[in-house]
Amino acid sequence: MANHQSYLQGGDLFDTRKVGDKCENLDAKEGSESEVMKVGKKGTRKHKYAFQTRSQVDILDDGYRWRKYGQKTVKNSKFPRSYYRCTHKECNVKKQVQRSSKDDEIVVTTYEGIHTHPVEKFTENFEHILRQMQSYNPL
DNA sequence: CGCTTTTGACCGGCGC
DNA sequence: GCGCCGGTCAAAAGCG
Ligand SMILES: [Zn+2]
Repeated sequence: MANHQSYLQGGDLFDTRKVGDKCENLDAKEGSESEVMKVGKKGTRKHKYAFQTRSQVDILDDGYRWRKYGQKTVKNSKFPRSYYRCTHKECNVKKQVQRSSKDDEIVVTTYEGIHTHPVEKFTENFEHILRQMQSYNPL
């Protein structure tokens, strides 16, 4: 990690709101983006939860440890998208972070998958978000 | 020393 | 059949 203040302190996180199946703001895919995407293999449904956060930094510590595994530029957006993955033993949770095309102050974070382990850290602000995420889970 | 990040290249899928 | 795109992985380097 760089020396920049990559970690967000509780306080800057205010305008966090769920994006849900409405991906209008998301310039990622122009196609449908439902939380329950197509059935891949063995009927494994992809749980996807996206929310916007008003922050100056891209990396928001939500209590889990993430390892960046790729970065790709996205069309419709002058900023690249970052791909993260949970570094857990067998936690295949993925996370995408992308800045809004217009409002560079808005960061869109998309979680994909479910953690197989409890949070390692207190997530004061994220707790309520994670709670929504779990509640949103049709599991 | 361990862990993480960075860039490039690769692969598969899809479209026509 | 070919081209294109997105997505992922890999290796290396750097830092604490
Ligand atoms: Zn996890």
